Amino acid sequence: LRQSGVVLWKKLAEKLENEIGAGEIAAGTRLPPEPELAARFGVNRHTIRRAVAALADMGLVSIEQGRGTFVRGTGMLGYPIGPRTRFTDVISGLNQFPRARFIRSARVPAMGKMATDLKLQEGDLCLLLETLHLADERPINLAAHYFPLARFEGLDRVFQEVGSITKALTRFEIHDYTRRTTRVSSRMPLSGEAELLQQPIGKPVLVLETVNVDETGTPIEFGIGRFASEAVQLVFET
Amino acid sequence: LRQSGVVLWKKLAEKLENEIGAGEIAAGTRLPPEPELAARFGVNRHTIRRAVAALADMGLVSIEQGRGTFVRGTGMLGYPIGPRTRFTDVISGLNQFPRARFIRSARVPAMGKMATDLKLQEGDLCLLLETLHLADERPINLAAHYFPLARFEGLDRVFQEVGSITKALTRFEIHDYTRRTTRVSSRMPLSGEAELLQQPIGKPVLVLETVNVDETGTPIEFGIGRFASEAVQLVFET
DNA sequence: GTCAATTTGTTCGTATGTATT
DNA sequence: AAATACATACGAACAAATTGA
Repeated sequence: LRQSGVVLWKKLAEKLENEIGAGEIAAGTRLPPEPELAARFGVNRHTIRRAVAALADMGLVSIEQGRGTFVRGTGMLGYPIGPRTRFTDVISGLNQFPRARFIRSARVPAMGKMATDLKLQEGDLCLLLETLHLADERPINLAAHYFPLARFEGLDRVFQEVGSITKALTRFEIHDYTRRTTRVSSRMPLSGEAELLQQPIGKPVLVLETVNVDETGTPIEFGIGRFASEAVQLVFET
Repeated sequence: LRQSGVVLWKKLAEKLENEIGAGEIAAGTRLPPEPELAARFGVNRHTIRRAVAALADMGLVSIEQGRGTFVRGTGMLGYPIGPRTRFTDVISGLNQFPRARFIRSARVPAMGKMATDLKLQEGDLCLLLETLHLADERPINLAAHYFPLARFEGLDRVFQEVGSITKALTRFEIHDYTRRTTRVSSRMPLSGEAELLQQPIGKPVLVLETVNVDETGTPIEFGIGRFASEAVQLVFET
């Protein structure tokens, strides 16, 4: 007996979907058994089953015969973001093996936010260094680093020798640097990004714009990092 | 003359795409004119046009006759995240009108991260308050707030009176609170979320898990906020 | 307000590589 | 294997829109 215009099981599915989205049923936990849900909503068990099947289709839950229905755990890597976090340390701390792969480098004129954040004039030359950071050979972060060329000429070659941004920077007398601002947004991946991050094109990427400064507070790097949203959850502690 | 297996204009499109994704051509700036690009890549103008048209199709650039081709500016609202940021203050500071709409409330057992972060036993009751926060009537944040029920019984009704979480909390003798941790991830919106946030289902949402503590450091709220990725860019200052 | 310069849009024509019949 | 159709790429010329002197 469909009272309103919408099919009953779809209404139930949306209700459950909302509860999962709001975390009311936390990730990793089991849904109440079907008879219980049926009683709670005052519908037949078949109707609940149809609704839950829809959730399973969209990958929100996984149904296991005899065990129950479980809200899909995200299984994301908690990636701490702080003034002094270094990729290498983060990954090592999680007992995984960090590696940074060289993608490309170029000399480009500063423009837009990049120029502003690096305190350069539009048109001043920058060194662009694009790298892919992996944990246990799993791509985590596709990063574009911009350095003022006047100060860091040749840093791309040094990076290819030592395989680490931090190490390469020590050759330029930068022994410590801190992250000043971090801007976070999200969008769908471009095809090249999805490929390098080994990510389905249907899942979004987290985009981080960061500014690193040296001990004197002078900006030394502007970075645009793209993180696979499936792989990481950024953690800010304050 | 297709040398390799891939079509020429697609290779050019991907090259331009990468440059835009890496911020090498910053958002809001103009692409070089077609003849210039054609010369740079050593191809005919038609070929460049086909590549740029592909970028326009995917919404990466907008082409304007007589003016040029422009990298789509994001036009996102910079949303500062700090230990003391309040939605109302942020939006007011941007000269927009903040409003919080009541969506629903419920009593739910604590579970998973929520229980851990609130330092509750699994099964202890929480008050769930789901709200939609708008700036100039534009939906920004769909938030699920969890409060320990023992301490905040009736807060949902107070919220519906005063229209603000912060104000409602003062009735419970909470005159100051700070954000302890913020976890950021991203995923595609559920149908209900897309509707409330007035967002296309093809664009992702930023998901923020937050923990707020009172002056004594006791957790008072666990929140799951879903932000329209088109509308906001989160800004962390350190 | 007009004109010239710049930039994208459109339409010819020609040649060639790829796939189908 | 040959004929046909289709997509790709290049070249040239002109039209339409925008901007700034």
